[in-house]
Amino acid sequence: MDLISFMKSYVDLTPEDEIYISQFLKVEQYGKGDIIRQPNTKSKIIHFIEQGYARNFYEKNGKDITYFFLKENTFTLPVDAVYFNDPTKYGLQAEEDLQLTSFMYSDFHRMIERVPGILHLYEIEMAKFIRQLSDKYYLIQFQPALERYNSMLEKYPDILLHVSLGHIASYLGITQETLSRIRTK
Amino acid sequence: MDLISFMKSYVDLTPEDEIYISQFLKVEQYGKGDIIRQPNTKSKIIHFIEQGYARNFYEKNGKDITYFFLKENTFTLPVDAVYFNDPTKYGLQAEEDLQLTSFMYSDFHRMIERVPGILHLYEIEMAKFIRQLSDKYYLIQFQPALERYNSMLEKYPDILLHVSLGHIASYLGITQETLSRIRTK
DNA sequence: GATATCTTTTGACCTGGATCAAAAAACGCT
DNA sequence: AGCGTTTTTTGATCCAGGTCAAAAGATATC
Repeated sequence: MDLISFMKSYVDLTPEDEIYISQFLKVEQYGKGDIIRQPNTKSKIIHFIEQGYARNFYEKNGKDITYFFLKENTFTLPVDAVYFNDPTKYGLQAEEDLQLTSFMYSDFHRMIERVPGILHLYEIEMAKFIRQLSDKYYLIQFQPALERYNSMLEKYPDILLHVSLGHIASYLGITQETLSRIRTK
Repeated sequence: MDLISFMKSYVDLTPEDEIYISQFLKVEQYGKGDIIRQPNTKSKIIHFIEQGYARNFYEKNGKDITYFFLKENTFTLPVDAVYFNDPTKYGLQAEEDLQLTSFMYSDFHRMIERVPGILHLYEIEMAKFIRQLSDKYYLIQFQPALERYNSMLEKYPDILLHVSLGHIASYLGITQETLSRIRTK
């Protein structure tokens, strides 16, 4: 779904609103494995994923670790950079061929000034993100590896179809080898 | 700091605005250990902590686990209940004598209608929360126990002064015994 | 200020999952 | 189809931190 249609499922937009908003948006295509945003940058760009899966990742002791998976119809932005002007440690990478709409956070606030309802949409999207982050946290705080994997199977079975097992392992806070052993059961 | 003063540090409020907002607010006092919200409820109340420290907690296999610490001048609300009408697993408890201001999420939106700037304040508070949650997540995804504790010492030394070690251990995703052993170094 | 309760520390033991290494399988690419 | 690259599996070893149990220290209560 494109961003304008997504917005229209929450708030009414006049044709003029659409034109106004569109001027700030840039539709982009990426291929599997492409880096959309490098880690440790201060980019203040918001991405809306229209098609395909992506992930946030960071590097720790030379290891690539997945922080979050992003599916279609979700927003992603580097909170550290946008709100606190600090570099984010999280990069953004396409897990498969990807189409997304990008826009500056500052322009986003112009859209909100014109169509205040968008801020409410944004509030709900932030709430969704917090919820997912909380669930994720709950998962790794005290659950053994098997339960982490089962819980993921149950909650996000779609992700398994779009990303490699190595990425899932680090997302779950376990090694690839452990994940492999768990899966043979 | 009381909530009205806190708001005024972000947005301008006329005396009439203050009166309007105040009608929705309830100031409450709690003693150390008091449960402010039980786990598994659908409460849609937002709390603003004016004085003292609190924590979110949940129960897992008969064990009490700390999910988050809350300090003065922060908001806390059960995201699952407020935004998705699901019960939250997280309860809210006073770590020490506490003063807080409570209000309904629905009334909060009335305040925003009257003073739209409050939504921007709220946006920033949500961003702060996401950031803390991300940091927390980073901490436990692959860090060994010692680094978790050191990182906490560095980032939130104040919390150590207000809560018991058992609560800190579960917050860090380790056992009390391990924390104790780490600290003797 | 003695007793009950809660919190923290110490000790002994054990296990889940990490690490290192290498084989096997899957996936491009020309 | 065949060859290089990446991903996944399998095997052997090891250790950080969990578990259980009990002592020692704090705190609160009458």
